[in-house]
Amino acid sequence: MLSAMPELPEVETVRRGLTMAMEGRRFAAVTVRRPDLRRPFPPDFALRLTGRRVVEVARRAKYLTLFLDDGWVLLGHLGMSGRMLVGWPDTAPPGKHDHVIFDTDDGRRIIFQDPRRFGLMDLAEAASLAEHPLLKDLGPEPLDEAFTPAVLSAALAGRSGPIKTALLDQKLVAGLGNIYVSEALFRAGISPERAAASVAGRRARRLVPAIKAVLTEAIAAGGSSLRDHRRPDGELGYFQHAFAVYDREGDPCPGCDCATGVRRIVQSGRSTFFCHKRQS
DNA sequence: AGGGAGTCCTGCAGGC
DNA sequence: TGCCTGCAGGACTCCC
Repeated sequence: MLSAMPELPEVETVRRGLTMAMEGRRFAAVTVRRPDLRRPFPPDFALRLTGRRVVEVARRAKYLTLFLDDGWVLLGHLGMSGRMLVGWPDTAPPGKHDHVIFDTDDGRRIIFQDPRRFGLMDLAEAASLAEHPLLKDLGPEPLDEAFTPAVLSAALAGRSGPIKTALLDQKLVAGLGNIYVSEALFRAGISPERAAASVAGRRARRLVPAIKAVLTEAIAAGGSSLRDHRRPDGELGYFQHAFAVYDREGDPCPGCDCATGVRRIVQSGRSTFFCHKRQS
């Protein structure tokens, strides 16, 4: 069983969990145990957070944005193995991948754990958050009403590469990753190898709702399993989700009775899963 | 400018 | 049993 990587639905699920644990709370203590993540923490990171109140826990694409009471924002990315563990302090020694420990003023402890250290945390001014280097080039939120078939096909015009690769580009639409791209293309009946620019008109009108549905259903699945995470040692943000094609090479296609079943190919060094008959 | 390859990092699966 | 290799992923940098 493959655990879900943090794409938009997983980050959204983490956001909802952190809202319950952190919103309205002050940081009583912040400890950085390992500063060398994907990019260095800003100077005095822990000091600047200590005593601050979390006004709102929000999200932009795969980034968590914690708005603080001093006009600054704690920006976080889970990379591909990042987790937020919500619980209470205990006597167990910290794990080797527990990189940041947040203690709130009501006694909770939130641990940012990231074995592969592809995640990051930064501080940004709320007033200019959209201009932050990590956020300024991000495309539209896929679940936003502004993300329409017309917007998507306009962004795809002139792209000669395959649609699969284009959808992974966060400048085009922000929040999809390798798993949900395969799932959305399967649902839309569009081949991952199709030229990106040819996804327009009818195909774009199928793809956009497929993206929204796949993400919405995954969020709903994460949100419902979140209720099981009330335990003190509960881990936020991951859920078992049955994918239609992802990591199912050789399985029967869930949408037709073709002989080949789910196929796996590699595009730009990344696995793609699809049904050759159902998707064109 | 678009697109591809290489890079970071660790855990895990598979082969022998 | 244990070692060794390869693979997984997000997103940046460095080419062409």
